[in-house]
Amino acid sequence: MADGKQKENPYLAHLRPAQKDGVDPSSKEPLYGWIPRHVKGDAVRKAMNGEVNPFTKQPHSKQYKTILESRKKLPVFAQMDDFLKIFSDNQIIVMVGETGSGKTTQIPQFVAFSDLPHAKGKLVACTQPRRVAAMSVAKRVADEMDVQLGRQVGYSIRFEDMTEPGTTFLKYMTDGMLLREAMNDPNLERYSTIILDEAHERTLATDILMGLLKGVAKKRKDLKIIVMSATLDAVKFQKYFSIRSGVSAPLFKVPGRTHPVEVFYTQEPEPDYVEAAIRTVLMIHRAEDPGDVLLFLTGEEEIEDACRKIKLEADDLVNQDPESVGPLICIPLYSSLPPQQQQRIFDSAPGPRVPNGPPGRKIVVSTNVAETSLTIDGIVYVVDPGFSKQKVYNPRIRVESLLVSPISKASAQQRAGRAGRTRPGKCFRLYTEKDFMKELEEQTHPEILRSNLSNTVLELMKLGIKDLVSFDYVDAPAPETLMRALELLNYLAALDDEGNITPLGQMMADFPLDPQLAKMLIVSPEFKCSNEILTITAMLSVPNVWLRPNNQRREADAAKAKLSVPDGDHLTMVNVYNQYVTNKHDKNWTWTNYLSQRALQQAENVRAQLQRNMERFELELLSLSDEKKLFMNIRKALVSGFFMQIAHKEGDKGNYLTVKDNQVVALHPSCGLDSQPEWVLFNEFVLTTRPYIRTVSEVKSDWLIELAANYFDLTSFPDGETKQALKRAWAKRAGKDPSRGDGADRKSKKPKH
DNA sequence: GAGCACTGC
Repeated sequence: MADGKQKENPYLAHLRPAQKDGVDPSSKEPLYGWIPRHVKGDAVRKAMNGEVNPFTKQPHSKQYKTILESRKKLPVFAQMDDFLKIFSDNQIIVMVGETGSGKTTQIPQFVAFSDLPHAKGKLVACTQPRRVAAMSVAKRVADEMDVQLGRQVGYSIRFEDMTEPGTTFLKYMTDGMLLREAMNDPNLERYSTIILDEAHERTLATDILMGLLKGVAKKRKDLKIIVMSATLDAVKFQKYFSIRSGVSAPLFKVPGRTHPVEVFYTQEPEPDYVEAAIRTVLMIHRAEDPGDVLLFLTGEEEIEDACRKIKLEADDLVNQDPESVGPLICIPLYSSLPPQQQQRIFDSAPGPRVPNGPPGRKIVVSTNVAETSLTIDGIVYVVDPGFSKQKVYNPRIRVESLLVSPISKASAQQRAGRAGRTRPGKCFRLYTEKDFMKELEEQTHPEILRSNLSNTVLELMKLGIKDLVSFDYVDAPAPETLMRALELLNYLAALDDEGNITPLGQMMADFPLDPQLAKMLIVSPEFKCSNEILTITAMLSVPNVWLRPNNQRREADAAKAKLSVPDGDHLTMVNVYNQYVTNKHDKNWTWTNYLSQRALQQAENVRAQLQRNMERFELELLSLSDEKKLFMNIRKALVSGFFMQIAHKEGDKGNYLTVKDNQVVALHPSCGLDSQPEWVLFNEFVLTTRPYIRTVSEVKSDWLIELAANYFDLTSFPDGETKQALKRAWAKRAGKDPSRGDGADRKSKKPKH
């Protein structure tokens, strides 16, 4: 801050007459005379090797030199000249850099040296799909550039903006964060260069950003774009980002630095992949050289189960043959595991059990977290059964579900690569080579093809993209998916009948929420319960707060029963949250009540953020003192957001039929309702052993026709119990005074339609 | 009478 030279503009420095004291200005001004985007490698290396930090004008620290030496060994460093040339010559570049190339840390620095964003008051952004990556890479790069994190180099993620306006010129951020910024600044004017890292992961946010940036690049010739990806996708991105038809975007390629991994296949398909996986792990333990093992399975239960079995069998082996079989530890890994237990993957393998006996081995049994988010050093063997849980979306019944599905070739390659990070490794694929070649898809389907897009469509609308169908997607979603999203947004009155975004829709897009939740929150002051709805919204935006340890299920269920409100799970959420806040002084409270401290803390964060959003729109936080009225209004507010997620009881076997989609469902066993009401509102449809609805509250038919008259229009219903029940509700309403209800409800009575 | 692939705003 105290740096008076901060205001000096190196961009213009070369235009000034030589300094009076006669000293060569370049010794004090390492960037003297540099012309942005026409910088050569020699100059950059000279500046990097100099005594003075060109960006802070402070002498370099001792550790700077040490770090610089290690940077010089990265494959990407050797190609600095080529990179700077291609960067100077092109607006859009596709870059391929395999694991260990150093692209994520080095390329943004090269760009900073060439682009000199600080001279123009602009920033270089580098997006990451994950928060931790944005944070840790920013920290590393700040060290490499010898600056304090949050000054010249910073990061920006939800809940944490570690940047200093006016000072920060290199910013790592999550892709979702950049997309949020785009909604208020569709041309992303603050940035001179935008780097999309890990583009091959094809997150929803990255996909939308690619489409958006392609358009912005045409309008803003001064904006440079770099798309960094894994090899297999490069050609697709090059074609997509061709500025003139037929001319692909240039490719910049950097080799990786990993060790070879030998891949083995099974001769025949394995009928039971879990059993085969366990067998393979034990085979490795008995027969292979020392080195840790990573086994990929699909979910928590499968993983815990496999760990138990591996441990049992390994103990048997050791007991039978202690001379030749070493000890083994088996560590489960999945994201819902508390961080402390996740740390166990970094424990080292056990030593030999007897002096000079065989060394021990560490087995990590993991979900896909170990494929992208977490790297475990020391893995030499990978066991890949070829499956993972993947999200699939069925637009016909508007349901997202998780399905165990075969992985893609790209994913299999990524998994195999995990064996070669420290030394040459082996990967055992539990499927045949023929299946690998013929059956596996090249790439995992991008998220945009597997998701409910109501949120995305609203975001695009807010970005000013009206014609969703002809938007330039890298991969266009199914028209039916877009139709479903438009339909929902129209029912919620976020879009008018012409498909234009309404003022309500604009407001909804500003909330980091699904449209239903945003709508419910925005209208909640009309129901005088915005305080409680804010809490519910926050609780619905974080992972499940209820813990249910395997060996204490009864105790956990009893604790939950004590906190439950019979009118519905949503009211229970309010109760739990309020109790959590009241009992904050008591460190053991969450523990003794079998609640997740982490999730509740997260809910508190989200609630605070949403409250700030509400304040911006002057939405008041209201509550009613009459509990009965409050409980009713909360559920009415729920209906105004979730009227498309209603189920009607059919018969007396506890079956429900979802409205319009006509799915036979049951209340989820975790549901806290003390009866089976005729009408229920649900937040989630889950398909497990059978179709369930989860997070459920009782609602009344009068509220449905009051608050969502269009949706519950009788003519749109087939004959059946649901229609009969609605008919009665309509008749009752017609018989009543038509001046309809109290003032609070009137505004949201009709979806503006 | 069940489960929670993984992210992100």
